[in-house]
Amino acid sequence: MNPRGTAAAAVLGAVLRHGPVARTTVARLTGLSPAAVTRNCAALAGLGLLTESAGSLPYRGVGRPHSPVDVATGRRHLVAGIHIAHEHCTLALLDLRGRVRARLRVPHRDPDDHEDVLATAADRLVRLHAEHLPGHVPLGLGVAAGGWVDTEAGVLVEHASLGWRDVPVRDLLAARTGLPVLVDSHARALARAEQLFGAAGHHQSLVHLFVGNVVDAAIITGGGTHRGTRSAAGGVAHLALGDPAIECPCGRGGCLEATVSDRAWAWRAHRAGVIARPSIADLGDAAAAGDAAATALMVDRTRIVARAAALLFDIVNPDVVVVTELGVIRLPECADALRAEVAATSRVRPSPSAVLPSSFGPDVLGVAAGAVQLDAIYADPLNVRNPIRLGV
Amino acid sequence: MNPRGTAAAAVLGAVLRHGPVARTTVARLTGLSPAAVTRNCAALAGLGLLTESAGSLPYRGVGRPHSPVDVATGRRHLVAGIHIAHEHCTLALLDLRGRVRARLRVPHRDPDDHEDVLATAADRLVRLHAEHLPGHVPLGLGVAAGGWVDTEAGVLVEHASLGWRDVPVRDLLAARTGLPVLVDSHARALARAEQLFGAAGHHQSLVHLFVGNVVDAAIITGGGTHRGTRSAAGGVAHLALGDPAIECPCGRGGCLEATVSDRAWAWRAHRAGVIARPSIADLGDAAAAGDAAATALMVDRTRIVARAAALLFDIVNPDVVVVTELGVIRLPECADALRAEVAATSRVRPSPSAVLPSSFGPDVLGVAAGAVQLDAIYADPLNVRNPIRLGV
DNA sequence: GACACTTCGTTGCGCAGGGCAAAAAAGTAG
DNA sequence: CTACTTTTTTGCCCTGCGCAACGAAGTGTC
Repeated sequence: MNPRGTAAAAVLGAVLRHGPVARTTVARLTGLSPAAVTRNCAALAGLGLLTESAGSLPYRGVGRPHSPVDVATGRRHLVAGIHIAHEHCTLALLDLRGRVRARLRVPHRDPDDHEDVLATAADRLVRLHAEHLPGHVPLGLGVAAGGWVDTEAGVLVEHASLGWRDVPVRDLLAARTGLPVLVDSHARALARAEQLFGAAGHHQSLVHLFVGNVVDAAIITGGGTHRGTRSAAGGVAHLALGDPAIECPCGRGGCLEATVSDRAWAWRAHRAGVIARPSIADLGDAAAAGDAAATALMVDRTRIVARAAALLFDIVNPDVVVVTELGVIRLPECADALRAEVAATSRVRPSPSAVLPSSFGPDVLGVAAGAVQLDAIYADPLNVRNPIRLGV
Repeated sequence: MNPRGTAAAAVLGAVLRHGPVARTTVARLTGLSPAAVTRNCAALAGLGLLTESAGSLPYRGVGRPHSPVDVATGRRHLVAGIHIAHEHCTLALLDLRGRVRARLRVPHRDPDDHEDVLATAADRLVRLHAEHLPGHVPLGLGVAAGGWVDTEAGVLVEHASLGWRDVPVRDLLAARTGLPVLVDSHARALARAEQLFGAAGHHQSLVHLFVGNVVDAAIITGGGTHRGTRSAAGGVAHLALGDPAIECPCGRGGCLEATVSDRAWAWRAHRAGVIARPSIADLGDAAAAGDAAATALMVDRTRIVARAAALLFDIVNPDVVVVTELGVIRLPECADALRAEVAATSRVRPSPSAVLPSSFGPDVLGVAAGAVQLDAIYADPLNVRNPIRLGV
């Protein structure tokens, strides 16, 4: 309802992207007047989101020195994240720059009992906060989950591998933590994390292509996450890019997910005798260790993934496509193959630098979940409400 | 630079979509206060874009009657459109509701000489205006062209079938007509026309899929046309949805355009002995006349087109997909096949009403071209400058 | 050391535009 | 004619930005 705060969002976003930075520079970056920057900085500092950065910038020899501002990290505020996966929840507490300050992995006791899973996650999150960062105030909680998420309602509509349906994640977690909760899909959360804190940070539009046990994409354009009418945008799982002989539960053949998902590809490698167990991690390890057959298989998979990336380039034409896939992240051969295949397949011939592997390490999941909430904070920073105590 | 006028745009957009309408209704539709609506209506009326509609609305028996406002058509203002096709330019003069008030088709004298083509079009447009609607003031000129258009620069970067490259369409036409000129691609212009004036008018996001001698798509989300980094978004021409044995100039096989373009499909029908000449119009006529073989061929084509539509549903997840393709528009069998195939192929299972055939008749091209300019007017109506005399 | 100079940041003022509330307008019902 | 309802307008205030003047914090020069 209230479209205010857009100038403040521009200021905070510029400060996030350009580190400690002088106010005049922010004015140039945002197109705002220096006066507006000063006022917005004061407002944001009042909320504890910005600080006068002590570390001085290189002095340019003449004129008044900068008194740079920076995103307030490590001071007062935190954001919590819960990532719901097949076998466990990943909890994380992040500072405003998306850096992990505390983490915890909580296996599901009973994966079928969603109330127990969520209640346990909430309780452990409260304890994590109390034990590690009691002096910091959490501003909100972001939740990322695979499957189909209705962001507006905060409901996990369908999670295939967990078998959950219509779980009111937001309300359940909000009641247990007392925090504002935002829920989004795994892929969109990852895309947001990449845009806010990752290598794609300076780009306006990006597409994130995730390949794991599921295959999903997310589209960000002009600063906004594109969810689509039914929160279903980015459905690339069933593109017919693979061998038509490979059957898919959806009833057709050659679907991307049925072909290149971690599970499917691990089984293929296992059947080919390349690895002893059907585990994609084993295949990646073997390839990293120099096994030629394993490497070839990983590159084969990347080539198929690349076709999906190329298709997204042609249809959406974003600045960059970020790919999260084991081989692309771990193996230089795969990263090279990805760029080469995209360049060869896409009609818009994106530059090599427009194809990026994911830039996060093992903490991806927690960062992505927290990014769901951080995104909202950066989109409308003046609406950050008085911090509520965690665990109420 | 000036982000004002957004409220005025909301008001004018609501009035456009909801016909003659009371100010209080507009307030409800836009979320603005009645006071703001009144003030914006006054401003828009001052510019000649709105009028107090004489035609009264059904009176509800109590209270002050509505004094409805409506988009000012047939009064003062016009918008011109020039559509540049392979063999001719289509000129049109539209009122603010996108209705064609005058039209003209101008064949190219020398298709290679882009200056001559554009100069001729501009001159004929000036004459068309002088002869038919001299009392009306043109607010601007919209240009639609196939191929790759850089909207920002107003340059036709590449038009394959005409062989033009880097033609500064905007500047050439602006110099000849004295009007503000906006240029966009054929597909995006059509999409805009559908959203502004067509059956998809009430939807926030839509995808337009065009199948003619070229195949192209355009994406509109949240009120904005999505152009992509290089103005290349919507490239579906080379999706591998057809028979891989069909070669494409791009070097690969089975590309959508190589398979289902008017030319390609007409040749297929011709080779199959269904029609005497390789003309898609003949095939359509035959099907409309009841020829079973022709109908089957048209439906076959629609099925392939439907796969592209389904793919766009899954990736972009718009409210509606509008399809402009001869069979879908002319033959009920094709329209049915389209809906059925999309429902069967898309993962989001869009409702039948989310798949629409194009809603314009033979004047599509002129309407689309004008819509490029009308879109800009509706996006920022207060920026409509003092009308310039056409032909200066 | 006083002063000029440069650049950064802040403050006062004006203005645009929206919301709220009161008032005016335009009809019906009795 | 009066009461009532609903639409539309008007007056007032508030937010938030830009502009321009001013204050601040350094260096360089004489």
